Amino acid sequence: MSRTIELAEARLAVSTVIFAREPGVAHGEQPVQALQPADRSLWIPLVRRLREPGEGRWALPGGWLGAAESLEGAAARTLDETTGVTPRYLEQLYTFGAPDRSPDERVVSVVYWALVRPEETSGAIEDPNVRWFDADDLPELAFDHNEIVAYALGRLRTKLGYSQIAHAFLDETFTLAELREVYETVMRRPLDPANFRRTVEASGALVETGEVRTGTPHRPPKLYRPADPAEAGIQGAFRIPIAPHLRRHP
Amino acid sequence: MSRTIELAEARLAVSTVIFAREPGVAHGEQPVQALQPADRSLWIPLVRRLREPGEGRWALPGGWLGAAESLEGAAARTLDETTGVTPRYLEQLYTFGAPDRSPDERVVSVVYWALVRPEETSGAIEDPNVRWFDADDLPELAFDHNEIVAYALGRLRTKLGYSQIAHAFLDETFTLAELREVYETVMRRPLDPANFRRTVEASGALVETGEVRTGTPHRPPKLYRPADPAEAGIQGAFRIPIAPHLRRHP
DNA sequence: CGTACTTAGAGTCACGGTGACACGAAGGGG
DNA sequence: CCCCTTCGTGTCACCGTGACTCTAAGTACG
Repeated sequence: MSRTIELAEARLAVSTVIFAREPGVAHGEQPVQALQPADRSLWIPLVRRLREPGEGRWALPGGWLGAAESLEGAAARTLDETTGVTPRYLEQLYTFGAPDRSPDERVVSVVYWALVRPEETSGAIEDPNVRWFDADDLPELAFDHNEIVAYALGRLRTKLGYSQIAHAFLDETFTLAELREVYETVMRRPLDPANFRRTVEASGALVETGEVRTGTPHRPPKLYRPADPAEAGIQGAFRIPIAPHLRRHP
Repeated sequence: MSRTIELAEARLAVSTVIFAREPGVAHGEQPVQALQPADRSLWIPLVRRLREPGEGRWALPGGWLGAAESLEGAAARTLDETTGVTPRYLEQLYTFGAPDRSPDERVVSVVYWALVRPEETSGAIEDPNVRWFDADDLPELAFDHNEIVAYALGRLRTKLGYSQIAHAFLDETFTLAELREVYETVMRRPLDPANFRRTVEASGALVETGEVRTGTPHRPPKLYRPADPAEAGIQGAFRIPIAPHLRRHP
């Protein structure tokens, strides 16, 4: 039954798809003007490849796995080195290892995906070879990276419905309108503010801080905090869905 | 910003967690007597390690990645070589790569999970070093394989609720009682037959074959077939949940 | 040969979560 | 000071689900 198999001399790479609500310092078009809620979309930092294969193309930030580091550690290190971003949420996505996905040598890529808060993108590296793109409007990327981003987007949209990862896009405290805006951006459809409030309050995932946000031109909204601060970072399959209707997106 | 990193000299392994409704030829206790519905559980084939590290311990079937094969191909090949099973459903689960998970050298394992139909386990290898275990009653396995199985079980239970993977446990045609039994086994709780029928029929995932199963001591049940035969094998995150109440399990 | 027994399958009802919508509350800007 | 906006509460109808009842259609057994 046992045949002789020539073992693969594969190199192990780690890449990361990083999602943010706002682009970092540089993105494709002119500087960011005030974004209308309808314009909102997800932003992804990409790095330009400086050597073959795929020279000149945009690619996911990544690098080679170090001898003493974990896979997740390598993901955090390489995306910090290339983009200057430290994510609040980091989870393994999928491992891509088709024999022909890189021309010269066999490369197996363990891909992670990350969520960052707006303030965290401010530490982003300013470099013509790092640019932020609209996640739904990407150019043709190097290797199979377009498919990887599409897969990561699907995972993000699915996971939003049965976890608290939306908190990872926001600061320590936030208003319900800000949380709803995260859902609307990711799900790409408007949500009824009243129904959204009712559902989220019933889920018990948030607690009121007792404070309100002042300085708004309207009625000051209450500020909330995640009930379990560690919740946003919990991975794995053992999660309780918060509300079925937050899982449906067109 | 760039430090010098010693690259990992890691070997790439592929392992698979195989789930079946019935044990194959050999399992831990005495031969399988007639199982009562309440006794039903999921079965997993494991192989005994014949060398260090972990010699004597039971472990997931697997092997090294071949030079010319895909990751999924390597999973299919190695589990066929070690257990003689060809799965109907095969999907990547997670990649484990902690630096210390194998004592001597660095091993990164891409783990898959599989579902097989009862008839497919009949080709299983008869070997004292291959044994079928109750998925919820495993001994202490080699390496981190206990955690891997637990993770796979969680994924199976979750995915049952928003996909048609239950079909992968069954033959081409089946009765609603058989399909319900799959759900009851995986979810570990009884389901009301009438409500289950209503929900599944409304989902449109099944079509009647027009035939019935004869030879039963009772009223002959209708036979059904998956509406989309390829559906059972569809992976990825882009699935529509069939019914929220089939996602809840204690 | 008919009655009992078992499972298949259809039907009914009440509860609760959700979508759609109305309305009062609370602030700033003209 | 009125009007605009958003915040936040409340109401109602619909529908999926859980619990349950009832009929259909076979076999087993006396």
